[in-house]
Amino acid sequence: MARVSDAHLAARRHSILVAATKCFSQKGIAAATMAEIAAEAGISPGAIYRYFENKDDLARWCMDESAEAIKHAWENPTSAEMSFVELSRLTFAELNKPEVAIDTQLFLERALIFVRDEHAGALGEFQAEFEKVRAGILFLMERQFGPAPEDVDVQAIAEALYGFYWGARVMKLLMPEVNTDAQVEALHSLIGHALDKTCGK
Amino acid sequence: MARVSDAHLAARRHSILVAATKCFSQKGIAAATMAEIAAEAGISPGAIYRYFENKDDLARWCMDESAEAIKHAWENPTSAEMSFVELSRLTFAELNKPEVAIDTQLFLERALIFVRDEHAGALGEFQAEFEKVRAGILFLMERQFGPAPEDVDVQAIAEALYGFYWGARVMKLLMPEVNTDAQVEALHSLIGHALDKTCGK
Amino acid sequence: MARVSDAHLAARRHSILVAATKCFSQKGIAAATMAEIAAEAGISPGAIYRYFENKDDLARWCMDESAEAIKHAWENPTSAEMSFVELSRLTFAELNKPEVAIDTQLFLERALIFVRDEHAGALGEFQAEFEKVRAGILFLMERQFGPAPEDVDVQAIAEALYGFYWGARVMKLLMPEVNTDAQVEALHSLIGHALDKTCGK
Amino acid sequence: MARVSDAHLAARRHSILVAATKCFSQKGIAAATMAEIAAEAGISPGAIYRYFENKDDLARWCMDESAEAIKHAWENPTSAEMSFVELSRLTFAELNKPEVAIDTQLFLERALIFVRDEHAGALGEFQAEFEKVRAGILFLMERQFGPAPEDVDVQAIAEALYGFYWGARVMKLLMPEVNTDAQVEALHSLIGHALDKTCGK
DNA sequence: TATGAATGAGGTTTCATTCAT
DNA sequence: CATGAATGAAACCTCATTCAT
Repeated sequence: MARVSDAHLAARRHSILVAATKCFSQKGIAAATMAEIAAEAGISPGAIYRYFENKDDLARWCMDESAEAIKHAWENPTSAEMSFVELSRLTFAELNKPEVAIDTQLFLERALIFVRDEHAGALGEFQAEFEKVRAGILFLMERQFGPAPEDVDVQAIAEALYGFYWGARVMKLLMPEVNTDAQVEALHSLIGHALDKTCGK
Repeated sequence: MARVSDAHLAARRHSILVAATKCFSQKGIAAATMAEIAAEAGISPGAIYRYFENKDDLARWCMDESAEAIKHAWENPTSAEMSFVELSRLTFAELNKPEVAIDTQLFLERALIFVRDEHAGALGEFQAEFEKVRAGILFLMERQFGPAPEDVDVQAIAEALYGFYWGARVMKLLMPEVNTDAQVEALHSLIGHALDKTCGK
Repeated sequence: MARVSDAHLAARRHSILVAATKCFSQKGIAAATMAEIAAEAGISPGAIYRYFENKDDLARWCMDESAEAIKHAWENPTSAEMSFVELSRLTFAELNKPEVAIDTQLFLERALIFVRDEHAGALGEFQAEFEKVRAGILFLMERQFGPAPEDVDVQAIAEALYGFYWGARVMKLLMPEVNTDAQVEALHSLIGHALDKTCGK
Repeated sequence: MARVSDAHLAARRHSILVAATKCFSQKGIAAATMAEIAAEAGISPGAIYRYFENKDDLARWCMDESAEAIKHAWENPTSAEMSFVELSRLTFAELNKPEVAIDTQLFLERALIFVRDEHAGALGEFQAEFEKVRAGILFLMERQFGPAPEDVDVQAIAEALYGFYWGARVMKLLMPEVNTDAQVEALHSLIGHALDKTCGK
C-alpha cells in the first residue's frame, strides 16, 4: 500500500480527526479510547499513530480545531458590508446549529485543561482573541451608531457581549431549546436605546 | 454500636469531599486518583469507600456541591430588601473571589458529563434553575423599574443576563483579570436607559 | 491486607527479585514479560509496581545483585589467612557451581547495556572494581612470593588473572564441563615457576 | 526473469547486514527495530524481508558473522610461518581495534541466546572451536618450545590462554584503555620461564 | 472501622510483518 | 522488485476497588 498520494494521507488524517472529535465529544477525552476512535475511523488502532504522536496530541488537534472554528465564527467574511446588528445576529444564529455543541464541548475541555495546567500561552491566546473581538465589536458599534455618549461605557458593553456569547454557548449546550436569538435582539434593542441618536426624541 | 459519633463521620465525609474537590479541580475528575484524594484527605484509599459508593459517586457529590453553591449565588438571603441592581451587583461581585473558579470548573465538568449522557433529569434541573432565576430577575426588574414598555422584551433581557452570568464565569476562569463588574454596570446602565422612566426626559 | 510487617514487605520484594532474576536469565531481559515474572513470583502483575518503579528498575536491581555477587566472589572473608594460591583456587572453584551462570548472564546483559549507553558511571565502577582486584592480587602475590624479579611484570600478571577470570566465566557459561580449575592450577604453576625463589635452582 | 543482477542482490543483502549489525550493536538486538535498520540501510522495511526471513533470521546472520570473524582471528593466514608468541601477539593486537567491540557484543548476545535456549548445536560448535584453538595453541607451543616438561600441564595452559582471550575481549569492551598487550606479554614471559629450555640455565 | 497491599481489567503504545500499489 | 501504510497482537503500566488484618 506504498506510495499513497498526499491527498489520501491528508484525507485519512482528516477522517481520524473527525472520528476522534466524535468520540471525544460523546464520551469525553479521558473516557474515549483509541480503539473506539480507530473503529469509528474504520482503521486499526496502530494506524492512528502514523498520523498523531499519541492520544494527547490527537486530542489537542481536535480541541484546537474546535477553538479555531469558534474563532472563525466571529470573523465573518462578509462582515465588511454588514452592520453591527446584522453581524451579531448572524454570529449568534450559528449557535442554533446542533453541531456547534461539539465545538463548545471540546472548547470547554480545552479550557479546563489549560486552566488546570496554568498553561499561560494558551490562556494568553484566549485573551488575545478576546481583545480582538472586543475591538471588532467596538469598531462595528461606532460605525453603526457613531460616537457613544459620555455616560455609556461602550468598551464594557462590547466585553459583555462577548461574555454573553460564551454564556449563550453554554446555555445552548445544556438547553438546546433556549432562544438565544431573542436574547440577542433584546440586547440589540437595549444598545439601540442607549446609543441610537433617535432615542429620546 | 457506633463507636464513632455521627458528627465524626460527617466531618470525615466532609473532609473527603473537600479533598476530592481540590484534586478534581486541580487535575480533572478523570485524571485525579482515589489514592491522591485519600492522601489529600489524610486517610487511606479504602476508607473513602465507607463514605462514597465509588469514584463516580464521589465526583457526583463534589459536582453537585459546586452546582448548589452556584445556585445559591442567585438566592441571596438578603435579596428581599435589595433592588435588582444591588442584587445583580452582589451576585457578580462574588465572581471576583478566586475560589469560585473551582465551582466553575466542576460545574462545567458536570455539564459536559450530563450533555454526553443526555442525562435528561440533570438537564431538566438546570432548565428549572434557569427558569427560576429568570423569574426572579423579572420580578426584581419590575419591582425596581415598574412595568416595561411594550417594545422591550424584559423576559429576553432576564434570560440574557443569566446567560451573561455563565459567560462571565467562563471568562473569569480563563482570564481572572477581566473586569466583569464593569460589564455588569454597563448592562445595568443599558437596562436603565431602556426601562427607567426618567429616560427620555 | 493492611499494616503488613516490614519483614513481609522485604520478603515479598525479595521473592519478586528472585522470580525476575530467574525469568530474566531464562528468556533475556527484553523477552521476559512482567506477567511471567508475576506468575513466577505468585502475585499479580500490578503488585510488582508497588516494589519496583518499572521493568527497567526491576531489571537493574537484578543485574546489580548479580554484579554485587560477582564482586563478593573476590572478597573472600577468610582471605586474610589465605595465601594467594589458596584464595585464587577458592574463587575459581566457585565457578563450578551451576548457579553462577545466572550471575554471569545478568552481568553480561548489564555490561552490554552499559556499553550501548556509554554509561560512564557504570563503566567507571567496573574499572574501579578491576583496579581493586588487581591491587588485591598484587598484594597476595607479593605476600606469598616476595618481591618479584625485575623481568617479571607482576602488575600485568595480576591483570591477566582478572581477565582470565572473566574468560573463565564466559567459558563456563558456554561449556559447563570445561575444567577451569586445571587451568588455574596451570597458571599458578607458571607463576610459581617465575616468582618462586626455588625456581631456577 | 531476474531483472536485477545477482551481484546487486548480494550487495544489497550485504548492506542490510552492515546496517543491522550497526543497529544491533548500538541498541541491542531486542531494542533495534526493523524500521531503524531499514533506514540505516537506505531501503524500506518491507524490502528486508526479501533478503531475510524475519528479524530473528537477520539477527542470526549478523551474530554468525561476528562469531565467524572472531574465529578467523585465530586462523591467521600467515600462521604457518609464525612462532606461537608472534601469532599470539598478533591475535591479541587485533583487540585494540575499536571495531572489534561490535563483534564482541554480538557474540555475547549470541552466547546468551544459545545458553537460554540450551541450543546444543550452537554450544557444540563453540566447544569444537575451543578444541580446535586449543590444539592449535598446543601445536604452536610445542613447535616453538619443544616437548613440555612432565610437571607443566601444557593443555591447561592452552585452554587458559583461550579463556584469557575471552576475558580480554570482555575487558576491552568495558575498559577500552586496558592494556591487554602487556598482559599477553606477561603470560608469554611466564610460559617462556616454564617451557623455554634456556630457563634455569 | 481503618488500613493499604493486592488484584486484574483495561488502556495506551510499539513494532514485526504483510501486501496493495 | 520496492515501497511504506496498515495491521493487530502483545507488552507495559495504571488505578478503582476489594478485603484480610
